[in-house]
Amino acid sequence: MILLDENSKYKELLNREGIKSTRHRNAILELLEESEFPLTAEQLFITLRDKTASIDLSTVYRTLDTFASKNLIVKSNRADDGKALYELNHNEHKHHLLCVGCHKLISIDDCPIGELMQTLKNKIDFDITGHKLEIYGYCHDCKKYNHTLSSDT
Amino acid sequence: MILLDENSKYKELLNREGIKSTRHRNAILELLEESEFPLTAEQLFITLRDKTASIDLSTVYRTLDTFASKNLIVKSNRADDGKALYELNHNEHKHHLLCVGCHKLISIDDCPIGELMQTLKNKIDFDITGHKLEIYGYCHDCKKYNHTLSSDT
DNA sequence: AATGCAAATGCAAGGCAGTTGCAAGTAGTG
DNA sequence: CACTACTTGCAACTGCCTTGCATTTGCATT
Ligand SMILES: [Mn+2]
Ligand SMILES: [Mn+2]
Ligand SMILES: [Zn+2]
Ligand SMILES: [Zn+2]
Repeated sequence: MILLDENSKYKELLNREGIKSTRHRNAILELLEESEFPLTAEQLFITLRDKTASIDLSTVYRTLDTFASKNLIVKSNRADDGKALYELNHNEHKHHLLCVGCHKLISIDDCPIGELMQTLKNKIDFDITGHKLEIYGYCHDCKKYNHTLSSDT
Repeated sequence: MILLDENSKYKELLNREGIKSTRHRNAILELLEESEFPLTAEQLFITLRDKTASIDLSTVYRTLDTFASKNLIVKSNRADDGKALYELNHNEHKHHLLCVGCHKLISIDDCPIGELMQTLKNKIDFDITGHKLEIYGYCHDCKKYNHTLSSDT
């Protein structure tokens, strides 16, 4: 066999979780793996529809629910409009810049407040186990169209 | 006049914002002021319906939108289910320690990352307008009962 | 390779939070 | 009190997501 079966790239992973390896599930895992930021169900749906595999939106949601229940992916809700976002569970700690203009998510390379948390730990009577930091603003593209904004430190 | 007009408690505030003082608007402001945590539109709706003033849910949403556009209140989205939450805008920038043991909220006096945001502003091609920081952990009381926990920097 | 069955999928309908058009009601102005 | 623009109730509607059901497919077993 010369041709590697693209559809089975995640077969072992899926079977290990006790679920079947299918064209759609492999495709969705691949898209999530390629993406550097969380995606909405609709983004996945549109990409898959335009790509090769015609898929139903309900299948996308069901697949994402299944993956989330197996902890293969992490589901969250966009802070500004509450839409559901899905990303591969890399078990890593990340932060993003969220553009309130176009909803673009831009990754921050490393945690800007990691050491701050460390020093804080020694100052307060509170056993810090984690944190969540979201930074809002306007991305490069949206900056120019933005005139009025309320400020917030 | 012995009876103070309850419905006009916020009349000046509302007129100052260029909008009319109505029974519903006063009632919603009052509920938000009494609450120590953000409320959903439905919570407001139910409380008002059961209280005195029969109100339509669309009026609740429209009122909240109006208030938010005047910056009288702050709209956010619940992290777990994405539902919209509304709270009075106290115009203070705050952060909290959230105890994952007992769900207690402990205020942090000043923003631990204010200056960090400033320096970040000059480093990246992104127009920062705000941020949200939540710190998780175990409070003084819950510390002692805490054995297993997943770590997160 | 053929069989059998549970799991996965497409399709269409439904559910729920939130929005909108429009007619009727009301606050504020004078 | 009258005028007008804003506000509200009502009902229909949208968008995101879920669910029921008939059909298809992965995969284990023959
Ligand atoms: Mn961090
Ligand atoms: Mn801050
Ligand atoms: Zn943008
Ligand atoms: Zn506690």
